[in-house]
Amino acid sequence: MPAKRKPAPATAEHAPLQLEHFLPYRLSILSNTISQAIADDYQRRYDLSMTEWRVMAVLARFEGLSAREVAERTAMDKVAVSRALSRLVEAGRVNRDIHDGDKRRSVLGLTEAGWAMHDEVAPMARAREREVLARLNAEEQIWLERILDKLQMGNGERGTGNKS
Amino acid sequence: MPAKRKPAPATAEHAPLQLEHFLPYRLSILSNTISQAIADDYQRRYDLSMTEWRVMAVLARFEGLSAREVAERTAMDKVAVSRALSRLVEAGRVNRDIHDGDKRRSVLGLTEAGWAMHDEVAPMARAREREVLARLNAEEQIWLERILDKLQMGNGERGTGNKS
DNA sequence: TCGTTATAGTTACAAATGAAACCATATGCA
DNA sequence: TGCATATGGTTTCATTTGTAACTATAACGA
Repeated sequence: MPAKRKPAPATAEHAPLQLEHFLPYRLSILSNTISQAIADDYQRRYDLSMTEWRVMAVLARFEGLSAREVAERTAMDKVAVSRALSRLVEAGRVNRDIHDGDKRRSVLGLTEAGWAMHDEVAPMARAREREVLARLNAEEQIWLERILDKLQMGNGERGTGNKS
Repeated sequence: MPAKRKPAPATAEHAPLQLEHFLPYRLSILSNTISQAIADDYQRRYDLSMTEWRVMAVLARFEGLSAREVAERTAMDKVAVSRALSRLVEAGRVNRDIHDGDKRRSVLGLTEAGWAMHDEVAPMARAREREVLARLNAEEQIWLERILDKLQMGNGERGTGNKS
């Protein structure tokens, strides 16, 4: 724990930020802590990165997406998706076909092995989420939902690059 | 916008995650979007990275910290702090002395130039925060505060590595 | 006082990430 | 048709980041 220390005297005239009350900073810490905790559950054990897991998660929900569609749904950029996919295909967790009638597009889906892994990791992720939400009571959970919805609305334009 | 597409039929038996309702994922997107928006304000203009800005922010509030104390207060690891500091010292924004009585420790503070930059960037950051909070009404803001406090409490152990 | 262990900070190397250039196929339009 | 432009996806290269090893100083105990 940081030793207590008085703010510098210069403080008054310079109005420095108080990071511990600064929303963007707090969100960042919180988000990274949670995402990291989840990732720790599978990173070493399955040799699976966060981006790879996200790709698998969307492919579990939507069969036959193209790489671009995966990118949209994961808010990752296409290069990151391409890299994740080549590792996943390599590892036999995802299979990649070519779209009939548009040879540029890939048609992606989980393999048997991919599904098996998914079915182990998804419950762990959900368990972690429950653990976090358990810190809130029912009323707070409802407000959180609502607040996230509203905060997210303002972000129409850009929503790229992230972890979990 | 992603084309609508029905979830794969396999869905029912495999219970895939719905990322768009998955708290860790939503937090991650939100946090990154906000942090990135702030960073865009100063990255190019001042040639200042997010980590560098965070270091400057704590040094603005607490004169004379050591590198380790900066690391604690920014939730960054010591290597990241070390790198940020060498750039900042190089650029003449931070000065680094040696602690009397412990030659290992550095004693850090903003230079004149550092203060000048701080006094330009801090208001921009605050303005962005206000912009985000403006999407919520007063009641929601109070709940958000309270919810963040409670969520953060569970995170005693680990709180490292992040952005903004 | 010496030897062991801990701490502050930096350096070196590997892995992850981002930006731009790049191929291949498709589309639009003269 | 045929050329210009757009799109899906991969590759390349530079930068960033994480991890481990390292140096220097300090603290502790015999």
